[in-house]
Parts: sequence; structure tokens; C-alpha cells
Amino acid sequence: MVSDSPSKTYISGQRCGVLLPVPLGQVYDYRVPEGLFLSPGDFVRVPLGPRKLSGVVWGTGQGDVDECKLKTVIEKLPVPPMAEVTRKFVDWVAGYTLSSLGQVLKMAMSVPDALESPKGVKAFRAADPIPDIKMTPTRESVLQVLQSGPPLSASEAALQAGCSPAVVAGLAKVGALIEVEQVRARSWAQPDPDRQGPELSAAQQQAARALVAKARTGSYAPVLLDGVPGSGKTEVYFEAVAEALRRGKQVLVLLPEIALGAQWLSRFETRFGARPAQWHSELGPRERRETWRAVSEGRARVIVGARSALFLPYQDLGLIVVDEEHDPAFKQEEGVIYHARDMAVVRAHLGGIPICLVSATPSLESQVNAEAGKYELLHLPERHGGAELAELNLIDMRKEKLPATRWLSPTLETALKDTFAAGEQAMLFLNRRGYAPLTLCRTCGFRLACPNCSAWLVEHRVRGRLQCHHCGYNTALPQRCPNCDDEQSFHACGPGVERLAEEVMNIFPEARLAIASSDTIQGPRAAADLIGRIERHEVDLIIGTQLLAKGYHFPLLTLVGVVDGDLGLAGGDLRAAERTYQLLYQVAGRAGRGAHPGRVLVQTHQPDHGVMQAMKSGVRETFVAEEVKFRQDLHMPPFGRLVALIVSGKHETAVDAQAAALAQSAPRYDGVQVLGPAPAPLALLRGKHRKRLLMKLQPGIAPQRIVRDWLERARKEKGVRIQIDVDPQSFL
DNA sequence: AGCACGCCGACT
DNA sequence: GTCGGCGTGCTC
Repeated sequence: MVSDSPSKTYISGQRCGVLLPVPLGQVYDYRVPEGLFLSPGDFVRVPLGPRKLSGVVWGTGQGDVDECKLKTVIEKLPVPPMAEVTRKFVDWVAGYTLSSLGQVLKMAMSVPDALESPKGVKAFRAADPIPDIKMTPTRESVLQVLQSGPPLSASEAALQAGCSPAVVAGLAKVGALIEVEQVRARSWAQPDPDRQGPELSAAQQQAARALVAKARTGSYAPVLLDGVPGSGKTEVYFEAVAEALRRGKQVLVLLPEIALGAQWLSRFETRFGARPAQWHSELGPRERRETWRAVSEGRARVIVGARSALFLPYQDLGLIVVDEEHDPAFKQEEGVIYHARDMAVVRAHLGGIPICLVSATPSLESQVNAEAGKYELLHLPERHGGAELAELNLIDMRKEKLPATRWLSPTLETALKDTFAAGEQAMLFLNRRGYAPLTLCRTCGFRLACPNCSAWLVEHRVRGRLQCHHCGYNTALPQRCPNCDDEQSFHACGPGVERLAEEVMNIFPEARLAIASSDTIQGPRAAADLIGRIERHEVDLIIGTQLLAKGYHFPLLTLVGVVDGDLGLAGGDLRAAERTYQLLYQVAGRAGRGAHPGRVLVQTHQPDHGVMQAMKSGVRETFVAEEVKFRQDLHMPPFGRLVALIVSGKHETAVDAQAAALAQSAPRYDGVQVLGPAPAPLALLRGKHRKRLLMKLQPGIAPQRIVRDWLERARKEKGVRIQIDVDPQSFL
């Protein structure tokens, strides 16, 4: 059912349809109680089975439910109604991703207790008159504080009166203090659009003017802001944010990872004089609740967040910015599977508002859209303040002839030495956590693998454990080989950041180094801490995974070494080359952002690969043109569409049977092709077997109806789950 | 998603 | 004889 317009009103005795945040896929009818007037969008509390749930009035009841089954709405909740555009967005996303309406609504109601009337804090005021009680000097001062000022919590009153909270409690007990519920609406410092921003270059000003114009007209206008690292893209889109704020609108800035937070936030604060509201997975329940309500009541004006911030209940959203729009982290891979960048464009379209996609390495999709005129292209070709892009050289590892347990070429080693000697900082990039990605037995060749996943166990020497990076299984390194029982026969194959650190420490024992991976940096605080240490030059060398690859600005960092440039190219993923290029480009962009020129060295076994040539020449166009042609020839996205069906379950036979049943009832249409079933790349994941089918559609064919019919026709196996991924990004 | 109902193993 | 395991099915 599609959400109704808000002008309708349902009165006592009528039926209304209520959508609940459970995966029901259907709106349930409820009776409107005496004296209540309900409209689409209203948040209500209703009974469902034995429990009570909060939901949203979605429209007129369908009326096909037996009168005796019908239950009555309990109450209307004291929250502003969900805006019509948000409801339309929920409808649209459910339809597009083929997930149930309720599941999508759940993302928009992610804070169940935000709907309760805000819980007051227990506070005290002086009774009037004060009863006749035993007076003491401390009691005297507590009463004086509370007679002359506003009600305070016990601890606050005690603090101001200079006594312990026990005195306050004692006074309350004898009736000299009255307990009151105090509702504290947290006031959000409002960003000020008219504060003096930093000076913009001519190119920045031009781009900013174009964006501001879009923000001013306030109609749907997708823009791709494509600018080299350090060109000041952020300051450019801040001007559009300012304009939207002047028009009294809310603004959403989507960022791929909260790790980007600290530096981004301080830039925002510099420009606007206040912090924006934040939305990410690390928020505590209380902050979450406050933020959700502040967004819903329109008090939070700028919201910066990860992909789920897209589903917040905005009152009046006037602009969306998707920064680092190419980033794979925008793809949600669990539950409702969606791409936040694509959904953000839809949200902008439904809301009739501008959207700005920002990147130094835009996704191929966005580049093609810009080329086709669907997006307006704004280009920032130069670094701000005249800093040069770092010089980049490839190191042909086929010629370096390194011993098997060394990963740094002499060229890179020399460059590190020079950098340290000059008192500058370096970063080594290796996108591999832990010590070694594979451990095998020298005697029999047995490889230590995860029992729950088809993946090798990764040695983490710091923690002395073998770990699976897919399920969290971990174990100590066994004494004997489980296969041949030989002792002490294990051999670590290949490098991870820990092993690289070991090599560097042997060569440069003096260097102060830091490892930055998701194992060493847990949460925004640890990230901010490390960033601080780098900024204060307490670190000479950062060895890191992609965690620190993007967004950061370290003026003293002049050398970036990519240890294994080919790492992302293996595996045959459709987007492997594109991703590798984006990642290497972002990493390279960390070098030489201050006054000193930077250098980038990329170690590779494939110096002739298109990605490496594009990196070397600094010219993206040739590579992009090749990639476009490659996808065109194969009718792959964005020149064709894909839908992946992942069949998973505990029993392999049931999974195979389900996959076979799907293949058998596969749709047969012109322009639609079904590939598979094939074992999914992680054929075993968290103890579940997985098979995958891939549907390829020619452009212009909508897959939703076809897939729905297909699933309805196919025989169903028990104990098996079928996940649908419309527009899969990676094939893992 | 919860939560109840329902049919087979080890225990107060 | 019960307590409780989680498989299946329903919730306006």
C-alpha cells in the first residue's frame, strides 16, 4: 500500500492503515478510537498480538479484515507526524529493494523510545510554604538555592549548596522539597551560515556560486562536484549548506565512515561556529533519542551521518550532500540492501531538492550520468593554495628481486630514509590487517582455515591469535599441524600491516611508527587520538590499511608508499579496477598537502595495467574510457542492470535444492538473462552455505516485477533464506 | 521481528 | 512424570 496524502483525516469508528516497523510487508487496519483524529503520518501506538508497538498511520484501511479481528489504536504519540515525502521515500525504497515496507520503516524509526514523551529528569523545588522541620545550616543553604533558582537535580542542588546529595534527599523525605519532572529539551547550537568563511580561490568561488544557485532555487538538481584531493571541495559545498540554512531548511551530509569525523567536524565548526548533529552507529541510546527528536522537530538543522541518516524523519530537508560518493561503504549489505548514494538521489528527487555528489574519484556511474547530462558537472582541477599534486612513480617489483620475506623495495626504503632525514612524515599503505593473511604447514602444505567460512585464518601476532575476518572466529596458533601432526611446522605467508611494521622496525629502529587498522583504531575516539599524534609530529611513519586512506590532511606527510598496488586487482570483481584506482588515488592524495611537495611510490607487479598507467600519468580519462568500453561491451552496469539472489542456509543440500529450483523457474524474457547458480565467493559464511544467482537485464527493464514473479513461482525449501540485492556492487 | 504454540530429550 | 529445546506460523 502506498502512503496516502496527509490531508485525509480518520475519525472515530473509521479504519485506518497503520504501518509497523516489523517485516510484515503490509499495512494493518486499526479502528480509530473515540475522540481521536488521525492523519497519514501520525505516529501511533497499537496492539499487535500480545505486544504493543509504535507505528505510523499510512493511509485508509483496506477494509478487507474481519471486524472481529480489528483492534483499536491505543493513542496518538506526541511527535510531529512523519512528513509525506519521508513516507513516499519509505514506499519507494521498499519497492525498489524488494524488501518489506515494515523493514524499511524500521530504519526510519530506529529509535523506538524516541517516540515516548521525553523522559524528565528527577528534580527538586522548595516546598511553599516550607513545613516546620529541623533546620541545619546545610539544609538552609539547599533551600535557599532551590527557592531562588530553577528546580535542580539532587546532585546539582547539592553541588551548588556545598553539601552532599544526602541532605537533599533528606529534605525531600520530610516534605521540604517537592519532586518535579523536568523536561530538558536540549538546545542545539545553531550553525551560523553568515559567519565569515575561509577565502575561496577563483575556481572554488565559481563552483560555489553554481551550487548556491541550486540551493537557492530549491528544486531537484543533481550535481557532481569532481575535484582533485586538496582542491577545497568541502569549503565549496559548505556554501551551498549555508544557503540552504539561510532559507530555513535542514541539510543532510552523508559521509562514508565516521572515521572521517574529527577533521571534518572541526572544518565545519570553523565555517559555521557550531557543530552539526551527528548520526552514526556509535551514538549512545540517549544521544540517539535526542538527535532523532531534534531532527523530527526541525531543531537539528545540519545532520552529518553515515548512510542510515538518510532515513531520519526530516521536517524540511532542503539539501543533500554525499561526500566521497564513490565509497563502497555507502552500500548497505545486510537487512534492507541499498546503496545510500543512489537512494539519496531518489530522496532528493522525491523532495524536489538539490543534491551534491562529491568526490576526487567519482564512481563510473556518476561520471556516466554527468556525461549524459543527468548530473551537472562542477570541476575543481587544481589544489587550493597552489600546492602541487604529488609526483608519482611506479616500482616494478618484477625487477626488484626481493627475498620472500621482504616487502619493501630498496627504492622505497631509500625514499623512507630521505623522508625521515628531512624531518618529514611517511605513510605505508597495505590493505591487509594482521601479521600474515595465510598460515600453512611446511611439512604437508595444510592451510589453516576458518571452520565457519571459506576463508583462511589471519594471524594477528600482537594478540597471539588466528582470526577469521568474516565471522569473528579466533583461536590460538596450534602447537601441531591438525593434518600431519608435525610440530612447529607453521609458516606465515605474505604480509599484513603488523609484519610490515616488523620489517620497518628492523630497518629503521629509530622511527616512531603507528599502525592504523580497524584492529588498532576502534571507534572515533581512537581515530581522533592517532590523528592528533600525527598532527603533533609524534609519529614518523604510519602503516595503515584503507582506514587512513581518505579525507585526512597531514601537512608534514610527504611520502606515501603503496606496498602492494595490485592487491585489489585480483579476484575478477567487476569493479576491481575502478575500486583499486579510487583507493590508490585517495591514498596518493595524502602526500604533500602542506608546503612541502609530496612523493608517491607504488610497488606493482603489473606496471602496464590501466590502473597503474592512469596513476603514473595522472590522467584519468584514458582509464575511464577503457573501463566504460569494457562495461558497455559486456552490458554491465551502468550499461545494463544486475540483481543478485543469494541463497543461504545451514544445510548444503537444501541450499542447493533451492538454488536449482530458482534456476529452473528463472524468467525467460528478451533482454533478461539468469546466470548461475554458482557458489558465492564465500561459499561458507558464518556457518551458512551460500549459492548465488545473477540476473542481468538490458537497460530500461525494471527488475522488481520480474523478480517478484520469479520468487512466487519457485518452489520453496525450508530452512533457506533468499536475499535480494538489486544493483549488487561487489560480487562477494 | 517477537511471541506463542507444539512436539520430542534429560532432569528436579 | 515435568522443563525446555527451537521449528513453524501468525500478528489488523
